[in-house]
Amino acid sequence: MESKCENCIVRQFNSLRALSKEELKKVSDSKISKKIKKGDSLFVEGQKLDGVYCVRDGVSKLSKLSSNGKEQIVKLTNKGEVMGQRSVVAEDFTNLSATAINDMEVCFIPKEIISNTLNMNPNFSLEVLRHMAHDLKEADDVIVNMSQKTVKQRLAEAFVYLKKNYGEDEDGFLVLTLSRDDYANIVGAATESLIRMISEFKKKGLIKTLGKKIGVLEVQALQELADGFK
Amino acid sequence: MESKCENCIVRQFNSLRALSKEELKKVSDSKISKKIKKGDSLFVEGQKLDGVYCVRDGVSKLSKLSSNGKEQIVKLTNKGEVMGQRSVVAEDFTNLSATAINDMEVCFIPKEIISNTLNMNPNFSLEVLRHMAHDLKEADDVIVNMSQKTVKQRLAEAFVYLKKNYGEDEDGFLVLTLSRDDYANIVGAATESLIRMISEFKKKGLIKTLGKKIGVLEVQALQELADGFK
DNA sequence: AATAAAACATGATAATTATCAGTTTTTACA
DNA sequence: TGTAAAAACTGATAATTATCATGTTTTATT
Repeated sequence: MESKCENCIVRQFNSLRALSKEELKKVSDSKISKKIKKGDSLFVEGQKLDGVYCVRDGVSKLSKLSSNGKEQIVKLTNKGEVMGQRSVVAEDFTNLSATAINDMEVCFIPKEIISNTLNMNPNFSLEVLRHMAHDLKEADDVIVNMSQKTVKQRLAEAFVYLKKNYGEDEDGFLVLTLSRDDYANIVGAATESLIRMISEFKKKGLIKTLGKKIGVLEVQALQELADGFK
Repeated sequence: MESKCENCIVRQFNSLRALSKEELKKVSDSKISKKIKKGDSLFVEGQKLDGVYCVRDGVSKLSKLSSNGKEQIVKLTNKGEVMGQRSVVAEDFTNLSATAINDMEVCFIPKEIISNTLNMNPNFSLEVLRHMAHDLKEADDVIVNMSQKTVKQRLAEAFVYLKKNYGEDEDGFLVLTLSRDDYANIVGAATESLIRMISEFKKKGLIKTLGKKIGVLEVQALQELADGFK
């Protein structure tokens, strides 16, 4: 059942591609495959991580609780991403919780392997560094969006993002189905406000809905809305 | 006039401390000291950076313009920080502008030196990685604050932060003097709203003002306000 | 020292968003 | 398959924040 990292396509999309054959073998021998069910969490804010998670399949949300008890989703992870790197690198508690949005398959890689490789292989360090640089840039963008865009604009942006990054099924519905609550926590708004906005978008013909599922009808218009050219 | 990196105290606080003697010498020989006057910018969003800036003295703001033309300050830099690392590491355009808040002394270090050292010295990569991990964590916190706290809470937090990180003078005023506009751009609010809030804090005895200068009187109360225990 | 420009400040009002209360629909599972 | 729980939704209202208009103070410059 346990397949080898050497044959794993997912590796190509993350920092593990910088590993040598021997290093990869070590990772492969020590990794533990796990299945995470939708709704279960991989790790929780404030926890000390013993390693990182390489995502083979499924999507998760990285979120943080604010002091008032509301959840804020900081990032959605894609297939191929490595989670928990920040925490392992900084030898720090996780600042985020990771929860599966749909069923996931992940490989747990013990932190010793990661830190050893970081110390020995400059290429690997550089790869990790590049990925973190990318995440940091995205985080900066989120900050600006949060502070300067309206809920409406942020929601429009979210729809465009979800369509672009996770695609749609044959009926034109977003492949990644999120709860209204999750949408609210991505966009940073009260759930009721968000639901109202979805109704509004629907009324305007920008999106269509079928139960939880949402289909993006007018990407262009949504993009313009997000950019403030309403 | 040009002093040597080997004797620079500032180095201890950033990733350059991981450099060997020879590497440090190379940096020292190729670096260019610059004085940046208050209000001038070190670099601008979208620019390609030819190197990084090591801050010997002074404070700068890292900011980003949103599509509606408003500025959002993402981070204030401290003495000792290295700026532009993200961009150089990712071989990317800067996503942020850096503007001096007071007069600054910085050393420009060409990117070739940085990338060479990154490739050769795993310790240096690791140090940079740790710093970036720290920045990423802070960015996540800012996202949560932006989306879940009120302007009032964020302003209270800003005052506590500024007192803690930059200190106060003998009369109890914050050493770092920001314009009301800058405060608004940190907190993510309209300048008028922010000014009103400052008046309110003053009326409640939480802070005192003298022209542009602001003194924090009740750290505890401000902290509680920021945390939502109003 | 005079003056223009920039920064600071306040009031009135409008827009955005949250909160509370309640209903309907969907989902999970005994 | 029936039923309880969870999620989705709607309305009324309140709180927060932005915008516009305008006046005052401070700062920089000649």
